[in-house]
Amino acid sequence: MTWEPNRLEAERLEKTQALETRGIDCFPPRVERTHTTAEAIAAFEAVEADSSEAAESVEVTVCGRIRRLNIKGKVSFMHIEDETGRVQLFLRVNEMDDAVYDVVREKLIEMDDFVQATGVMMRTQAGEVSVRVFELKLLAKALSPLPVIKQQKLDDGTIKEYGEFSDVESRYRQRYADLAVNHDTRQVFLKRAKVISALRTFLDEHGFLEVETPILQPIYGGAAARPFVTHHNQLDQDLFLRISFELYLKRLLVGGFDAVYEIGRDFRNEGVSFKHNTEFTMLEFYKAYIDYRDVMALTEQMVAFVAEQVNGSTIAHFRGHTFNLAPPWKRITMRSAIQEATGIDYVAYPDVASLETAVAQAGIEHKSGQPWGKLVEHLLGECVEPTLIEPTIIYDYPRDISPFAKRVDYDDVHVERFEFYIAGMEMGNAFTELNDPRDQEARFLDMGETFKAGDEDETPLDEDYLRAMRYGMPPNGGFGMGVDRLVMLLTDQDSIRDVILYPHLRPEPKREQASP
RNA sequence: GGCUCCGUAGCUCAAUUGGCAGAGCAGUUGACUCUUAAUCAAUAGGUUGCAGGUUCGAGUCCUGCCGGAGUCACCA
Repeated sequence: MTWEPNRLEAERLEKTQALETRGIDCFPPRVERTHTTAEAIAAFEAVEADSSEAAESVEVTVCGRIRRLNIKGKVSFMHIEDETGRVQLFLRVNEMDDAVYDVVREKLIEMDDFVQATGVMMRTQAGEVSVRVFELKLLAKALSPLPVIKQQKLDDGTIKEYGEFSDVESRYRQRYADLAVNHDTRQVFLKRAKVISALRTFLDEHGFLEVETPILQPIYGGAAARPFVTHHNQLDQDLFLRISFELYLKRLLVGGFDAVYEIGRDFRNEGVSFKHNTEFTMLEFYKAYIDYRDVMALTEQMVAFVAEQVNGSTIAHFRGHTFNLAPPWKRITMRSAIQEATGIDYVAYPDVASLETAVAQAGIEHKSGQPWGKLVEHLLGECVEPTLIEPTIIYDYPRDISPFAKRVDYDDVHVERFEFYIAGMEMGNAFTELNDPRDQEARFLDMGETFKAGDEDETPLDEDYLRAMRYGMPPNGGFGMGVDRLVMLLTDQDSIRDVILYPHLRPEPKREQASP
């Protein structure tokens, strides 16, 4: 064992051994539980409301972690906590086995240990519903103490906390301790689960089929991002961790599934930020016989539905902004949005050189030498995106950076694509999907021209995808959204790391050992 | 990857111009048969992230490294 106990841990180890010397199993295999803490309290209150006579007739066995301990000599109180909440245990020396009470009084059973308590429900003189304990059993010893946080329940029912476990690095590296101690952290991840559940409910009810596609892919695609590379030993095959689901999902439309979705993990070998994690949860759906205007409507309904399910309201708060997710959202073309913000009508500058000149004249910083569409997108990101607080759909994107979207009728510049923004953050991306295999092949080849091999945004040509499309792909609308970002919005968390249980971090530095 | 800031006891934080490393919580010992941030008394606890350097003297100043945060670059 490489564990080097600190002072507090050494004391707990000694206590563990002392308990074992007394024949007490500190990690017994068997547990009995008749009530959660919430059920025990509810059962008592139901009986109490009926008749105060029978109040002490509710017998319970509850289990949980000791989160508060007050040994007052011959009587002791503790709060134990399970997932449903806390309940107070009331222990009195004459009401239980002396040997067991001694173990409590000597603090061999202590804060953070798991225990099982059997007794009857009662109300203390101070009025708190409690278990009058006759039997107490240690369920699991905590060899390391959790960070100390004390709670005070105020008269209005709110809980005030004293002390904190707030060091972000420690909270991320030891999420278990964060969850065990910080009530708010647990709430965030409960809501995250509700978000994902609500997304599934919405899509299932709208006739979508949930599917799973490969995470390890021989050819990556569907997005402009750098992939992770790995290797299959037996097959001697290089594989990529997927950067999107797009191409695999659309193949299923060829196969006859008319509406599919997947919620899963994407991996992008890029920088991290408050809204980028190395691996993140993506939702993509594709539906036959609809176009991007239908997808816009679905998007609005879906996001509003999730907000209602999770928060009971379409009003949300994020980074000091308040906004309403209820439809309809503002919709504006990319061309108009950029023109309003910068005065530049990029259509009037159909080549990179003239557009760069116009951008420079407007005094907007930019990197030269990038493709025309990237420069247009840069204008959006710099001048428009931060102002989009209320949910906003920006639609009709440049063709040369959108290899999977169908072009707008009688328009050589734009494709039927939209992105939606909330609170200044890009949330998702959707289009009327390209289904002409000849056009798709040309787009792949164009992308090969626009981005040379080895470029970060290289989009490899996927022959099998073209083969699938040649069998005939129904016209369809597709959608992708960063689920983590939606969770950020609905829980008002500033960083994506606060909505991912185990965010990606560098390896923990090992403490140097003094060499002998 | 660039720049800025941060790293002190288990947790949260102090430490004046470079001058004896400190507090609260929890821990340990004791008192207490209805407490609830329990209280009271006593007590212990440190590789100041790591490695060097400057100095009579470094938590403090300098260099490098490790880790984190922010920001820029990058990022559908």
